[in-house]
Amino acid sequence: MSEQDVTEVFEKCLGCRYMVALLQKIHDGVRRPGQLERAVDGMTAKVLSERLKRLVEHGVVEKTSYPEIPPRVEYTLTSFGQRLLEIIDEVDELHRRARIKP
Amino acid sequence: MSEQDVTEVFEKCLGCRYMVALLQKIHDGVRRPGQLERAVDGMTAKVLSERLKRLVEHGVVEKTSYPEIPPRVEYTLTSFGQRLLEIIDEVDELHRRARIKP
DNA sequence: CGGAATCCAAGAAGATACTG
DNA sequence: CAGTATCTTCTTGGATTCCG
Repeated sequence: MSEQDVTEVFEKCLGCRYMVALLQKIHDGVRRPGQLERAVDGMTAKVLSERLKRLVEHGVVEKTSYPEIPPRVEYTLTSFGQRLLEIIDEVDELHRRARIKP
Repeated sequence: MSEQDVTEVFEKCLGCRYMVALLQKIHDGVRRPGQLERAVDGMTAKVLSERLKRLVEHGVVEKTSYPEIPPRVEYTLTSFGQRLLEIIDEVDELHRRARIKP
């Protein structure tokens, strides 16, 4: 893992394209890169692996490699990642309310 | 205000450079553009006004103009913005813990 | 002072090809 | 299947200038 302050988390792990959708899919149980690529609309394999790598570096997701042929890899949320997802939902809720009853 | 889903909030109001620092300064009571420009290290006036405009559009901050000479303007957090700040602090806390005791 | 417009440099993302 | 590397394109941010 890495880093100093929250800013990093928002800028690198939440604020870039596809990230929220990607995290939601992982949270929903989609664990393998191939599936994630198909699950997140518009995201290419290249961008996906950049995102996953970054999420691992920041301690948001965890990677497990199975030494098989063909290779199999799975990504799951860490406990920090899970809390992050709860917070995303919370912001979603707040934002929704703010739009309706401002 | 505007927008569809949370993704927008993270991408446009939290995930870009200076945003978290800017919001924290506003939360700390720095309300005028000139002061904010000086308070947030490295941020230029141009970027500042882009950010403020965006925050207003997304209902995170509120703008008040006083018709004086010279003109005076103030920005404050909306209730949604205040909740957002609390959430930023929460993520800060979580992230800090995750680094120490993973 | 606050803010918009312009121009330019730096970074993010799309498309493809290639390795283990 | 997963992941890296390269190349091109688009978006973001930095520096400067002008207007109300």
